[in-house]
Amino acid sequence: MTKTEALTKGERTRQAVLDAAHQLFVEQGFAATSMRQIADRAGLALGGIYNHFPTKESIFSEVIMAYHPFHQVIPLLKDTPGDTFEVFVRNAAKSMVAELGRRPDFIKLMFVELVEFEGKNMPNMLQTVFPQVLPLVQRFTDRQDELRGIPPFTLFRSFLGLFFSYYMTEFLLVNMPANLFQKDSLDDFVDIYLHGVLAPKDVI
Amino acid sequence: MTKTEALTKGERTRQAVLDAAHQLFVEQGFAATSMRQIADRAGLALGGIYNHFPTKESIFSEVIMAYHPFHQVIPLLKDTPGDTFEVFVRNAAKSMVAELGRRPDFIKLMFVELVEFEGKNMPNMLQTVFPQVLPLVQRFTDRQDELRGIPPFTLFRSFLGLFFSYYMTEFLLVNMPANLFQKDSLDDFVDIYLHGVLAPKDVI
DNA sequence: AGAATAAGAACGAACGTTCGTTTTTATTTG
DNA sequence: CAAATAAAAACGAACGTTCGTTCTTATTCT
Repeated sequence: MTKTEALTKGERTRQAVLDAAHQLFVEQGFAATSMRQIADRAGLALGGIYNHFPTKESIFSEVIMAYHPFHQVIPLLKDTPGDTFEVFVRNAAKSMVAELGRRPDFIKLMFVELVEFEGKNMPNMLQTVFPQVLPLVQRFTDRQDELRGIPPFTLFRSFLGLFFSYYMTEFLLVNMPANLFQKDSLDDFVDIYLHGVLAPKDVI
Repeated sequence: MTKTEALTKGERTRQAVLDAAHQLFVEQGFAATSMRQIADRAGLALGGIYNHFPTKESIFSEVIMAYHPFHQVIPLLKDTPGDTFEVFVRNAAKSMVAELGRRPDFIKLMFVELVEFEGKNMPNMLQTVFPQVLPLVQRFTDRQDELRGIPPFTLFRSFLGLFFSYYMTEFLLVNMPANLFQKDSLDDFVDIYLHGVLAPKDVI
């Protein structure tokens, strides 16, 4: 076994600490999670953690950077040359919602960071991710001839907002007493967005 | 001064504790806020708090119930009989975003609750508020002849989602390094929503 | 006077971190 | 290939501090 592919013991426990911390931060938030809880769940003694991380905060900042899923979401929003804008939106929306559903922890972590570290100079998830996401605006700039002249960044922003909120409401309202909201209304959301931005003649 | 309109000393300090706790919970979250901080900001000694509240959690549950602004947002989304759907949406969107901007604490508090009390049986903001908000679906049911046959609850959900996300992105992205996103794009959001849901002939 | 409220010391539990030490792993030497 | 050595990692007790809560005593109201 070569050195590069095999994880050393230290690397494995370090990863176990990150995994345990990630779970606990998602479940309880940062302040409510103790180093002893992290140690217990990682199968490690309390003191052992400090061989790998200097502080509790350093664990958090590493967790939010390692677990944010944008680098997985972004490639899903690629535009295929032959496709119409409609197909692009339909695929992108579906991919985005599915990926968010696959990683509900991400949203929780974003909120934990927002609640407990706003104002403090921590490595910020959104600040870090924003430059990565920005090129996606180009997808909307490229297709402006099919659209109704709304500024590309607004198109991008409303796209993300609409489908992020689609996922969030599904996430939040699923346990509600009145179960009014219908499943599979993603198509309706896509429908609204497309009619909202496409030039009249191109409406399907 | 009559008994009903004048606040007794006890009632005033009780309110001061709630105010202080509210501020601190918004700034730091629940777990990171200490009873001593609350006492200090309320201008009260630590022990004095316990003459008014039995536990720290009881303060939180009272805060989130007292400060959630739905009862103020909801009346703003009233439908005026003579208005077109377009006018209704335009006013409702503007009122909602403005009211959220007037009370950014509300969102912070919602996240605090979501992060630190999910799963625990606390008085839940959304659970409590949902029944109050539900009648608003009627606004969309009433206007279905003007619209494109999308289920009313989906209309409602996408409306709230789109304009909530408009506010949130403004809230989050305002300090971003690249200042790409243009101000005053609420009209564009309204435009997208209206084109998204109105029947073709009615599109302005 | 008497009830309500404020004050702040006191409590034990829990916090994040450090410590000296032991145990495990990796590297060097013979 | 072992034995010796160095380095890394694990341990759990202990540190000083802070936590939420309780208690006792003083003060303020009506």
